[in-house]
Amino acid sequence: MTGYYVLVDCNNFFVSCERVFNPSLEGKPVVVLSSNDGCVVSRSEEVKRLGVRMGAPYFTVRDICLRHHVVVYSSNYQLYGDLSGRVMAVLAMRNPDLQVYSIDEAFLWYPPTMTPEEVVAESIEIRRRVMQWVGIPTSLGIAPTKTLAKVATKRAKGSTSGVIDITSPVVREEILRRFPIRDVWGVGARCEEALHAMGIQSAWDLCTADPLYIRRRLGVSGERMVWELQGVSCLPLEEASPNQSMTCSRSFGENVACAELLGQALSTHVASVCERLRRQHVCASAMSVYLVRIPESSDPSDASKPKDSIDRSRYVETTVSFPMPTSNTPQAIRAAKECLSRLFVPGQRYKKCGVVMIGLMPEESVAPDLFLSQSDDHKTRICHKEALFYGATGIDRRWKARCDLRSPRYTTCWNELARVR
DNA sequence: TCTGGGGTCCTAGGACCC
DNA sequence: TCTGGGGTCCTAGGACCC
Repeated sequence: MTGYYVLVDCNNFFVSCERVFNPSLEGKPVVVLSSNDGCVVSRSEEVKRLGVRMGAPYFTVRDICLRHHVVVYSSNYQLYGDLSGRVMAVLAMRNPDLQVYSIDEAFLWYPPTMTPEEVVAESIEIRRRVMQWVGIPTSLGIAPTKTLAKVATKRAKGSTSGVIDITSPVVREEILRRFPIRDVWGVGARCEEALHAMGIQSAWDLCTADPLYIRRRLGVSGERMVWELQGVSCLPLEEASPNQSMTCSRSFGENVACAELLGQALSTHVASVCERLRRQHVCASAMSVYLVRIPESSDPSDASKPKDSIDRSRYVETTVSFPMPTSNTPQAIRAAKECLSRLFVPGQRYKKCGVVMIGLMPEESVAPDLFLSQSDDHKTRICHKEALFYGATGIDRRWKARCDLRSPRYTTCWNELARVR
């Protein structure tokens, strides 16, 4: 598909959300932590300049944060999700050819009948409106492919206008030559290593490599990167597609060795994921339940492991199929407890648990009479999170994650609304 | 002492079939 | 007694993304 891809990327999104409701944070160093206050997931420019890395475990940067009076927040996903929806609504109003790519990014597509100047003008207008109507600063990159739009957006960060157009091949070469290979969309740690071994250091090196050679070394995703960098679009705008799986998992605030508490945590995760299933009008055919044991005290291999690799030796999992695809909370809780009894080892301590709903299908494709005959279904529908929760999810909640530093849920919680004095 | 959570896609290998 | 080649489907694991 020829034409223009425009990537709209919210700057330091979570930090910017906090600033919308607390303007005094403007110009101050701010970070937002992941759930359980584990690591840094969003940093203001001031914090980036202090050398605090994305994803750094909080305890490793706490000192520097204290020293520089960094304002620290726990994650407030309800707030971020709500503001994300507002940003996307502004974009959709401007251009219905949009793909929401993540909580803080969306691709827009414009037809080749437009001139680059027109697309730039439109991008500047979009940026202005998102700022004025939602209060979130953005960066926009314009290019003939999604991968190049990613490059452009990265360059747009920190530029004065916030909009960069790299449709011209001359401008593009100039930028790609100075663009590290690791920053190309789709190049992770392993891929970077392989590319370096081939003598490829910059995005330009990859752009000018032989696609077939790259395919043999890196598979189809590698080949696609080459074409995309050359300006040949291989990744079209995607329709919003229903999820293939849905999961809910949390690390515990403190380690758990008690089957009952594990059951409560799992029940809470099941209730939450079932609510999401129903909201999206889908049912799950099966469910996986897993527990993660705490690491042994002396495990030297730890540091060398890539972050995303799952250590199977600490991870136990079991799967159940439902007789009929379902989104019914009580039924899923019963199944989860059954799974737990299979997995649980007395005396073993655990640090995390989770559920994964798989084989998702639309509600209407599940035989409707059977669906309605589920006696608990009505109860399920009136169950509102926090107002009325399942007994199985427990009262004491000792397993709950830490989030001591969370800001108020200004937009989604009645008793946490912003007050004007 | 303390290192998140929720996803997708691709590939290799095994089981099975003809 | 001998033991091909090609296809499909499924799954686990790896890699990557934000």
